[in-house]
Amino acid sequence: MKDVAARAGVGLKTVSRVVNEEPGVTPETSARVQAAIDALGFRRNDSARLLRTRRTASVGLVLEDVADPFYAALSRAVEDVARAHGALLFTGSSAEDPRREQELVLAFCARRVDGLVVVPAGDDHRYLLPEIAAGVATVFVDRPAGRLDADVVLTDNAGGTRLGVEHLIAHGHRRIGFIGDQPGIHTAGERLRGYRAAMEAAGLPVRPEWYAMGPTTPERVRAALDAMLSGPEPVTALLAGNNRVTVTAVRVLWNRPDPVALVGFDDFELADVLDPPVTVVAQDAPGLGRAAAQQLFRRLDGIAPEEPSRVELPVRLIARGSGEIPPPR
Amino acid sequence: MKDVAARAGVGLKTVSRVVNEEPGVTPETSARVQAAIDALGFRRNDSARLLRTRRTASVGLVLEDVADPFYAALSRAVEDVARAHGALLFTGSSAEDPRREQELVLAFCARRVDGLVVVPAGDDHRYLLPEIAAGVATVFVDRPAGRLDADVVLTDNAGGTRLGVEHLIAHGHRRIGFIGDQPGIHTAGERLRGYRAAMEAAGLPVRPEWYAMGPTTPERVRAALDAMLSGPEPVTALLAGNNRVTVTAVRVLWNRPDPVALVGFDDFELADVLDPPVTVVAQDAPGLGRAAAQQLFRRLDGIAPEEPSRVELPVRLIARGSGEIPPPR
DNA sequence: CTAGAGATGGACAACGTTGTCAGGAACAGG
DNA sequence: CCTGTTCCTGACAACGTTGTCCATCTCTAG
Repeated sequence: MKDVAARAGVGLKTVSRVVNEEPGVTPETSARVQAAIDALGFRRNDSARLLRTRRTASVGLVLEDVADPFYAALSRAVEDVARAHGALLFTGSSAEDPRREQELVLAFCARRVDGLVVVPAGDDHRYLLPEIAAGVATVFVDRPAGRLDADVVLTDNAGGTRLGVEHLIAHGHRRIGFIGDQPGIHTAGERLRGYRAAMEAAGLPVRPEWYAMGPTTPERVRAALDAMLSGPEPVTALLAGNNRVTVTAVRVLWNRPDPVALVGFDDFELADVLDPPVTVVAQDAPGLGRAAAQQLFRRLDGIAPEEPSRVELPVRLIARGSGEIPPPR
Repeated sequence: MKDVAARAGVGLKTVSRVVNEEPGVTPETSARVQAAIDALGFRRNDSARLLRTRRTASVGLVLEDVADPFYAALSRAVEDVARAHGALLFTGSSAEDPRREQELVLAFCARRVDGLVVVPAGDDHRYLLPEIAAGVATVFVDRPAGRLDADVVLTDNAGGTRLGVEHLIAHGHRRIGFIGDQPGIHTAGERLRGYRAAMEAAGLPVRPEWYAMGPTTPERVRAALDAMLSGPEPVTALLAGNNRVTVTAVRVLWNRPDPVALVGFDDFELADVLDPPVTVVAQDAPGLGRAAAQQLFRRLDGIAPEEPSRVELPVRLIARGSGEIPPPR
């Protein structure tokens, strides 16, 4: 910029004015400066600019894994909102590791991002208190923060499993199984809660081998399925607590002679091409990302109420076939 | 930092030394500074730091759409390599729009990212010349840059379709169709080239209605399929040029009485759960991202040869059933 | 002709760091 | 006691911008 000023024979500030299209520069001066800019291939250094203005026009997004289709969709929605507000996006995957999440978040904060959208991994986010106090707007998404009162955008997880169970009950099932993720994960706990609530509300018992919570590796899911299908009171329908469970369940149920009804939590591509097509409780991943990012920018623009907001997005049941299989006999 | 220095009763530079763990500070001084840092909740401002050191420890990633599983996987691989090198990642989706790509790239450059990994959208990337001259390391991935000689990491697209066609020929097919994306997209052109080459090498003709290039919307794919299946010499096998084509093809072929062999380009989740399971030519998305990011950091570390490198990653044919269907009779 | 207003331009400090360099204390050797 | 060496420490400039403020110039009106 110094060089441009020298070449155009004007002051530093005048160049700044031209670059920022501020008023108060005659067309001739402006043209001379433009020429110098082009000749020297000058590009404003936004880092320096942002150091001065104290707004970085960037937000950080921390989620579990960008490669996961659900988070990928969420991520894209956040990006679109950020772009609409002229902000760039830092992205990082925590891999469900609280330490890594904290590293990423603090690295973003050290870069002085204007705000953060976080899919929390751990259960204690008090480490963020100083940052929030320092003015970093923070919105949690998909799961609430631990020990911290902050904006959060969630899926109605309990309502989702309730919906799924009710759907199965409506199709005649009374022995319904549930396989969910590790209970430490908030969404998993909520989904289990919804399952229990729906069963209880219908006056149905829940036998201990009918539900299993834990890492959703294929082996474990297989084992849990075997257990609930082989006992004295085998389930006639399964509610799969997440995508990975659904996929494994499809693989296992595929090879069984007697059909078992299946409702999956979270939609996935090709669910309608399988045989039978898979009925799911669909979350709105882009909706989550959009809502979170919008809340973030509301905060940044100072047009959000002081107290933290909590939004729960509704789910949608998509009946495709697998959830409408009646119980045997 | 000024405040910390004042509170600890030391100079600015001493605080800087403590924060950066530089040698030459007595333990007592260091402890006093640490205490002040903790008391004030000080965090170094990396933006300022980077302005001074002229290394931003961040790289920009521009791709077509983070929500696409292929790019999501690629993105994650780039992120992992960046993290290993202590760099943060800016991400942006071009949505296949050259103007948007340029906007993103230039925004990243204005932030003075150390380097760029780009899935190019347009066909002219000379706008990057000044940036590259200014020292921004740039690696293109998935497609080469237009009118610009730069590092690039590609899938062996032509080899991939050749492999697919050869596989179908080996299973007795002689009338093989191909549906690909818009010919302007480099990967699409290469895949078409491989298809033609393999047919020619086998001494097989290619009738005009046997291949179609264009936007891969379900309607267009359906129409193309109809055309190649209903003519006087209908194809007995299809090579699908990308994921979207494969999915639509599965839906269409699903409902036909006479089986048509199918090989898809690019693997996808649940390909093995479909009936029949889908044979694919699998690309290595994480491999692309990893190779590109590694090349980027080799450049940044100055341990890459001057001239641009070009890497083509091999594909893998995964036979699952749909590609082994023999031709009728 | 002059005062005042409005337009235009530039000098300078500041943003929060780090690199350079020089000053001062402590210590050892003569 | 002096000198040289080593180790710590801090003052200062610099990175590339923008905000503030003041100087100058050109009008217009009285």
